Amino acid sequence: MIEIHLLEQLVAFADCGTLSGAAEKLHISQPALSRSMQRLEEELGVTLFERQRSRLTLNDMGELAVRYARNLLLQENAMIQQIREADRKKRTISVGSCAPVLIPDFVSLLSRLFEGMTISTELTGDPRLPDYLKEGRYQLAILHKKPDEETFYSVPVADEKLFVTLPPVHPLADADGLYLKDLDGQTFLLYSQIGFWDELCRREMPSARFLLQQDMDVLGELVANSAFPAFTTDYVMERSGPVTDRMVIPVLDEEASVTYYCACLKEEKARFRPVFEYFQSTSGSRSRRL
Amino acid sequence: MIEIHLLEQLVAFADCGTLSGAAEKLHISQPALSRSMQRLEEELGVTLFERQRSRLTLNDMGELAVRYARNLLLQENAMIQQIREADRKKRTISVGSCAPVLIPDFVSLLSRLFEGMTISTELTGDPRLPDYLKEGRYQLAILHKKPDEETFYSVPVADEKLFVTLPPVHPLADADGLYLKDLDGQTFLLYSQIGFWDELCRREMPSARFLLQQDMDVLGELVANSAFPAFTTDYVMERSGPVTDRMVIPVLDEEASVTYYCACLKEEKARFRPVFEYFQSTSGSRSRRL
DNA sequence: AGGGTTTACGTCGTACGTAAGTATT
DNA sequence: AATACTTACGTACGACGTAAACCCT
Repeated sequence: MIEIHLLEQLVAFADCGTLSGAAEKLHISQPALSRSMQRLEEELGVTLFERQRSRLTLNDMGELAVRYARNLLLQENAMIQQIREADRKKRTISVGSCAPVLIPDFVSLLSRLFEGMTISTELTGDPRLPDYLKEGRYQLAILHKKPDEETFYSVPVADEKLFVTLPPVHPLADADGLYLKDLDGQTFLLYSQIGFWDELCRREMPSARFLLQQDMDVLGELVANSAFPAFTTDYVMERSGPVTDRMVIPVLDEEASVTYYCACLKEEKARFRPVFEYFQSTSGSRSRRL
Repeated sequence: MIEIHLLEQLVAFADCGTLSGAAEKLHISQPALSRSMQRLEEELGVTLFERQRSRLTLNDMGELAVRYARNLLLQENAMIQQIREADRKKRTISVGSCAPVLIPDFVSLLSRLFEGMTISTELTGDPRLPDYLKEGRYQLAILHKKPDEETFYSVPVADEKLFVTLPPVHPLADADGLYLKDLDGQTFLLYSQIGFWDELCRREMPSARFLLQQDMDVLGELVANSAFPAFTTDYVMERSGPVTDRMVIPVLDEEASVTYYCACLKEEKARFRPVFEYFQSTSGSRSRRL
């Protein structure tokens, strides 16, 4: 049996070409390295070096051994990295969400239910989210449509309804309800991280222009101090308070009212049972709010 | 960096299922193994075991680590074996010969010229001997035909001429010379290790029968005390003395007179120069005898 | 109670560094 | 003289074994 550190030292020598240099790189004394190489030869039962009294060089077997050693060290490192990575993955729950609003509460729920786990969330408007869930990139997903029941297990977790907010002076400010296409061509203030809503807006209002803002608070201020139309949802208003100085008009498009589902692979249903139980126990009572 | 012996211990535990069992197998104490496994976890930064106070079992990461460790141990062993094998090969000269008679003298010549080397010889009647030489199975070959000059370097080393020996009462005993086909259908005493001659005999005398004998001395006695035709060569007679009480008749087939060549791959010509020089210096003078 | 694991402690081996020796440039 | 490797020697860290405590079946 040959220990890894001997191979590491051999490779260091191969890289430096001299014992003293390699010893320095390895932070050991040069005689120690000299003895290590002797021991390596002894354990292999093979001479690896040409000894010219004052110069040590690898012979053919030495070169061969170095190639093998390099490979083995790479393998060893790969092993360590992959075990660590697998361990890290094992203790993090990765969540993909199509909508931003649910994320904070969902994370706090998961943290409570899976103590010690790292919760990693990703917001995406990508309609392939179910595919990613299937591929293992996420263990849980928040979707705005009920996914394929053959593959996934899912429960509804919340409803959300889209509203447009207009300054009172806006020509459409008196409407009881609006379709998105009625608003096409205008310029909107829009939160930049809106997940799947993005796709809906751009599809129904291809000529509209969007002023994107990353910071929710800043966006609120802009909305308060400008005449641009903007969006909000019942969910948002319930948590952040009503919008002031604006008319809040329901969006009538069918897709503007969504039910969010929490989904996982069927095989993982048992693992995430506490999550689903939580939503089943609260469903109806608070109209599916987290 | 994780040392090999830790991985070996991990695998031993995986095989035994219990620390005490594995410790016994490894010839170390059980507490030592316990500490080793703790250190392994520490160095990986990952827990590998479920600890139920009185029972230690691998968890998922442990199983994964075991798989990687098994692989790495196999690789390490392969490395050691292959380095040793390469070293052994490096210090042995492997010779393939189509004829038995030259082998002893050739071995003694090589031993003299390449001190410290192991000489390994193999007698074969296989006509693919040049291919084997090309593939590296042999470094030198004794052939009965000059091989392809594109690939091989070769020099003639000896001549050999086939004779048939017949008891004086044999109907053909008075011939000055015979073709093999004249002898077809008879039963011969034959040395079993005759390399390429075998092929010639069976081709030219498809109906002949051969009584094979492995031991040269025993064969000689049988020849002396029976009436079966047998073969000899000038080379053999020169070294073992003439055959008594028998008529020694030249075989006239063209293939019954051969010149042996010593060959190596062109690239190896320099390495074996002393061998070729020896034959070039003695050629002619002693009619190419070793 | 017995088998299995971990913790504690004392010992021995071994791998290291320092120092000296030898050879090469 | 300087550089590079080996040999010699003393030391110190670490891995081991023994002993004991702990825990579960």
